[in-house]
Amino acid sequence: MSRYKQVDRENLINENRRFLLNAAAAEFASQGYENANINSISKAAGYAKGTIYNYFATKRALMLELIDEIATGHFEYIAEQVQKEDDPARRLECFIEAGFAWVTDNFPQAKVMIAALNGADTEFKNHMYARYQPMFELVDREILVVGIQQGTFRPVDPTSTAGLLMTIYLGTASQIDEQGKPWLAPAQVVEFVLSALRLNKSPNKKEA
Amino acid sequence: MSRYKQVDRENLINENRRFLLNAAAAEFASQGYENANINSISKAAGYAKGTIYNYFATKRALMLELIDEIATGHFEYIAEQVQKEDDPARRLECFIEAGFAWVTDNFPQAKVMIAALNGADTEFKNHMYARYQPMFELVDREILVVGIQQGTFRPVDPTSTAGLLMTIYLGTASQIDEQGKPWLAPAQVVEFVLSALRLNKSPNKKEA
Amino acid sequence: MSRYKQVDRENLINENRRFLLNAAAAEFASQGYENANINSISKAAGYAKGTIYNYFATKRALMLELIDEIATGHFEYIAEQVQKEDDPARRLECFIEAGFAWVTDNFPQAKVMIAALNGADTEFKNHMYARYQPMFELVDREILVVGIQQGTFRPVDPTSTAGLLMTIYLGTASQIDEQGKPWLAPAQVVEFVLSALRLNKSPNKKEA
Amino acid sequence: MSRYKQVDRENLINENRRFLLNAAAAEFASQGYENANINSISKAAGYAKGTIYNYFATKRALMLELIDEIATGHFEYIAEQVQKEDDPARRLECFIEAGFAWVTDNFPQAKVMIAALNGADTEFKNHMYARYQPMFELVDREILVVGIQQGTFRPVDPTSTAGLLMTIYLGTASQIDEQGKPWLAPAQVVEFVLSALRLNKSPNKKEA
DNA sequence: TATGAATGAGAGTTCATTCAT
DNA sequence: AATGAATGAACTCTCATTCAT
Repeated sequence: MSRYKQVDRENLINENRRFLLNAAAAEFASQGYENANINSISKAAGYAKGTIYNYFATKRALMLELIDEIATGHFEYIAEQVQKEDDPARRLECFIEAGFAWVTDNFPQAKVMIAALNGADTEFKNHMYARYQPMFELVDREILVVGIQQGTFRPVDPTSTAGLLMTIYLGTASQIDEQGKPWLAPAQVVEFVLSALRLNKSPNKKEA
Repeated sequence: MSRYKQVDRENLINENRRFLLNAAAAEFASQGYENANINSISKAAGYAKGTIYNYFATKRALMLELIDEIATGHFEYIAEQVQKEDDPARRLECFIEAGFAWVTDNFPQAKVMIAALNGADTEFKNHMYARYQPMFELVDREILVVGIQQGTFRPVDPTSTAGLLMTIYLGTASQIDEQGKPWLAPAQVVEFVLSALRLNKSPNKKEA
Repeated sequence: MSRYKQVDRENLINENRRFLLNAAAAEFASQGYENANINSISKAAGYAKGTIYNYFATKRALMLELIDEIATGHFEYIAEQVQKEDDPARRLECFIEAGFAWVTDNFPQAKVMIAALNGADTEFKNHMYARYQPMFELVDREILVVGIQQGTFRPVDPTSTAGLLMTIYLGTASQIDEQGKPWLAPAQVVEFVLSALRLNKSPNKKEA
Repeated sequence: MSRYKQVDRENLINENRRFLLNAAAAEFASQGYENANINSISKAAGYAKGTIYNYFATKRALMLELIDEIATGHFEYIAEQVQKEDDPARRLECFIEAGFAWVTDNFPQAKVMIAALNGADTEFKNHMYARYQPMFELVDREILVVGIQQGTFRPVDPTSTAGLLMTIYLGTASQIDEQGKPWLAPAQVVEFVLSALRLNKSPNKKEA
């Protein structure tokens, strides 16, 4: 029974962390890390201001853990979708569509990620890059390398092209107007990158 | 003669503004806007801490004026290069190459721009967008529309594609490693976007 | 028991506010509002400099709350004394004597009040007037109107005369030399205003 | 001729001082001494910000000279009016009426005086008192002592009563609503103080 | 004498963090 | 684990004053 209690307590604590991380994502997204108020985060999660320090040592630590959570969740969501497909072109399509969907569904997290990747704080940027490594590798190895081997894609350099595709994905998915709608539809982006990568683009063979 | 003196004084003041804006760009780039210390900027430009307030009303006003200066300089540099060419594909190539060159030559300014475009501060973001409008329109009207009319490019939607190209340019040009080298060469980016936009690949053998 | 603790904590906080307001009164009285140093007030009350902001949002808010407290305490003290008497002339005497006593016993508060009523800051002045309204009305309705009805006082306009009496009271009670002694004894002031208001001088021999 | 030039220059300088003192009165009246901006004063007088230091050593010195000018002008205006009359009661009436007129005609100066007399800055307060000594003495010796000797006034202590009358005058004349109208008419004040001071107030003789 | 750019002390205010309860 | 009062470093901004022109 004490075992159960132990488990319950851990679950509760993890749930509290989740609350706090969500509140942090919202605050960091709307205010930026520097202007984010750690008391507001605690309050938004339903706690008094000191409580957050029972879960995270410092504001920076909170941000770094949030980065971990964002990157993990983002990657798992996309990888799951991508791996449903076999064809590299379909995988690429899937990658972008799932990516746009994730941004839509996790908008504060996406804003935090984008800001960290493009901001001046190198610790955050490096942490973000490190945690996004699996996603780079997914694009590199599971999409581009396979597609090139199968002759679906032109023989581009997969590593740098993976970076390019990530840049395109993140850049386009995060361009959102005031109402939260992206400026570009995922289909447009898919069409653009497939046009750029497809080996046989001669129109005579395309529809044939 | 007092007339000359008047002019001299104005020149001096404008030069001082330039110093201060450069110091601000360096500080904002390395520290981020929020962490930038406005007294340090004044000191870095060779003045006492209060002096900067003789030139800029507030820290925000300084940032907004810096945005103006960055966007203007960036656009003028690129537009000049682009307009040397007539062929739309060459113009696009030129745009990206000049763009990478500008980022290399104006690295602090580029970092400030990227951070503002991707950060949480909507006033900065909107101001940046507004000031970059001419560059969007350059890509839209002077490159894409012309290229589509001439049959060089596929009939894409020029406006949204201009946004996509700007995103690709800014995203790739600003991905810089610790030594300041971009992860992607401009030529790679050029090749990628031309592949995506070219009507048919057979004329690729144009040089043949 | 947690209930008691709650109450204790609230009492403690209210006591701290009281400390801070007293420290503020002393500082505002000796330095004037503008020269008063809000960090010094915190220190004078035994706190670190930031602590005062846990109690008052801004320096102005502190001043406005101090005005409230001063006006309330001042009025309650005087009203209590005045209402012990029935005869309007005795009430007027009481008003002035209690008024002088209050100034003596609450000298910093009195100086703050006088400075605010006569200074350039219209927000403070208006707030002070608004909070002193009950005292004006006390003089008007409970002293002058009654005295005129009973034939003790000449039929003056009670409202403007109430203002005149308040002016005389505040002006004379606050004229204090370096040692804190008023230039005029309250008895002199009483005699002056009663002479001005009494209907006829023959009943002066009332004690006879 | 150099003599004339010398005189002209002195006149010009004195005129400039006058401009600056008027601008200072307006600024001190509306902002208070502490919030007054010395650059604004210079600008309001038609000069650049540094110029005022050619006329006044410091902001404090400017204020002290302004106090001198105010007190002198105020006294001369009132003394001139008062000395037109012989009868002490008429003189007192004259004093108050001229006093109200002066406040109306010199409102910024009056506000500066009132604020200085009631503010925390003891140097200003003492300077003001010292410069107003002639006016106290006018009331004391030329009005009260004479009136008591002639049997017009009750045998009050002339010195303290002079202070009381000054307090009443300054207090009532400076109570001005938003439109600049005093709350009390001078006639009311005259009637009040004459009632308080007149020897023979028995109503049977009054109208007789 | 007039100018206004430069100076720098000093103010109010914020807020991450601590810690006794 | 939760609370929230206390802390004090650090920041932006003001402005009286100086001084070279």
